[in-house]
Amino acid sequence: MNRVREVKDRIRQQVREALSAAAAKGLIPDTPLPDFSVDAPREKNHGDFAVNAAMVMRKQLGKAPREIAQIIVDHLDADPGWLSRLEIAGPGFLNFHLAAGYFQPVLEDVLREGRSYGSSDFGGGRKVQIEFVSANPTGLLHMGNARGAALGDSLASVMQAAGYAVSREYYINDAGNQIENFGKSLEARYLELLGEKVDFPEDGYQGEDIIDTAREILNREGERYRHMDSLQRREQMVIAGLQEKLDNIRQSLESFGVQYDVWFSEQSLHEGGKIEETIRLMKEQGLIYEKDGAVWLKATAFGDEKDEVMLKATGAPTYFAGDIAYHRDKFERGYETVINIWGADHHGHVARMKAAMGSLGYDPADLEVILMQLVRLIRDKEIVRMSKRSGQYVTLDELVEEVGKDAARFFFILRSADSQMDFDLDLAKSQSSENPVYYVQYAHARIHSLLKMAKAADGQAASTAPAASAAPAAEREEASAELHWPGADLRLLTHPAERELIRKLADLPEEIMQAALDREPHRLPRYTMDLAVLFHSFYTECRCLVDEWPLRQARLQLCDATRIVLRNTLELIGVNAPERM
RNA sequence: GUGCUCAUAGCUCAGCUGGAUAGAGCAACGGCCUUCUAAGCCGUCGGUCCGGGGUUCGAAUCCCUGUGAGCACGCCA
Repeated sequence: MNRVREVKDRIRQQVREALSAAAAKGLIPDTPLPDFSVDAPREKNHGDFAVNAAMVMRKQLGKAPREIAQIIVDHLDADPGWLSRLEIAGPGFLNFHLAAGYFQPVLEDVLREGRSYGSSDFGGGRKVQIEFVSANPTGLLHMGNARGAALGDSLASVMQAAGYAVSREYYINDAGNQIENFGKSLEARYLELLGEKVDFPEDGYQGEDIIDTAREILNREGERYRHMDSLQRREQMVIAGLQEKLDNIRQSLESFGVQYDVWFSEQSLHEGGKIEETIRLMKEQGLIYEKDGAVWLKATAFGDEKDEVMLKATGAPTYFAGDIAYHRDKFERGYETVINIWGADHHGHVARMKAAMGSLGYDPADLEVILMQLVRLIRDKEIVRMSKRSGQYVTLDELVEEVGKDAARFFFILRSADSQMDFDLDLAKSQSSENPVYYVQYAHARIHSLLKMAKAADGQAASTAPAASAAPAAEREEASAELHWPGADLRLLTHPAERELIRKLADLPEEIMQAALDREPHRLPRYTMDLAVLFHSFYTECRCLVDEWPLRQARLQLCDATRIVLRNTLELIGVNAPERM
């Protein structure tokens, strides 16, 4: 149930009808009219919804906006049941003031729908794949990956809630030069641990984590690699090392609240002949040629500055070739919308990749790339250049340990993807207690404690508590639904703080739809903050446990609905909704 | 040099694809706990929306231009 959308549609419909009624009378020309907006204005005095139709149609109708507005008002079927007042204001806005208790039934919706309140079938089950993080498995996850993880995961949740069929995917770069380096580095560290004197490869990975991985392999498998032929040793150690690394990555992400549906190996594309197949298809389009012993893609044909190498002179495919094959494979697997979350340093690839998909016969618009600005690490007021080679970075694990999963996720998701951010771990630690996430969580805990107290006073606790502790949360909520605040009279919720809170609760389905549509999960933490503000204010202004039974029950129902909405929203951003703090 | 992204309160950031008097959190200042969690509430202070043009009923939002910042321009990934 989405009452906000419902009333917006109703208003839109009525304005359209008024216009055609006026046109039928010859008051205005009978021409096609532009679309207009029905929005909730910032300013409270401007009513619940404002319509800008009169201003937008000024040109087509050849009349002053306020005159058009008057004609609309004169022909509007203003059903006094849901509308309390309608006025023309400012340059020609139509301000609709709804009847006082219009949104009160929202509280019933929330309690009835529970966990699914806010969800919709807006996306129509469209198959969407979101690929995010996809960090090289040769290192640890750093701050930038953490941001991508938080963003991608909550976007996936939001789109799921909005009715899309979403799959979360991690692309494992387990092929190419870096894997060679990984093998060399691993081999060197392994032999070092065995006390052999080795020259560490020049372009090897310096990070401590490689030593850990080598040690892990040594502990588990002993010296079996020691006397192998180097080539064979590297090959086998890479397999063991990748396994080890991926397990760590998977674990780090899980502790950050992220779980993937698919882990996709780049190597599998190579082995399955997918890259050759893709190159062949592009060749059929006349987009492939040979020069200097390499195979090139005529990227200039779709507006690129220069052509790109697909197969090196050595015969090995480039990363780009693999990536085209990978994205083609995504569409081949039946995804209708493919979303990538990439660091801003990859922006140069966006146009190319979309064009490549276009040349393979897919709609470039179905491939969406969300560019996430990079996270810069600050230490002692200095920008630290993060690099895998130097091992200079704060890891996801450190972040979770020092700042906490909830604060970190909230912090990242709060900001839109295109804002660049500096991250000072010390500052983040010292500020974590001021993170707005606690403000929101506190609202949830406060409600929980209040409801518990109310139920205890009713003597309900005695009958429901033993079962409640055993039953899963979802069932417990279902079971208590029948006991929801009998005798409540929602019409008593007339205090401004109550009305504003109810109005905000009514917004959730729209918020989720909009966040999904715009691919902007950052709307949700902001929504929870707005909601928490209104709740805390209501809590201070209106005492819930009052003697008048109908009012008390109505307020408790409002609290309960707020609790559900807070929890549902926090769940979408992967933040815990604690019962006490 | 060319291209992409960005510039809003002291700080970190929103601003619903052009709406009415530009918002929030933090910081600062002043009040509020014998009653449902003070991790809270109420109030005050704080703005040349980077500068300059343009488009129109109307611009933080769209276009041009200047300035400043980040990033990308490999037979790396």
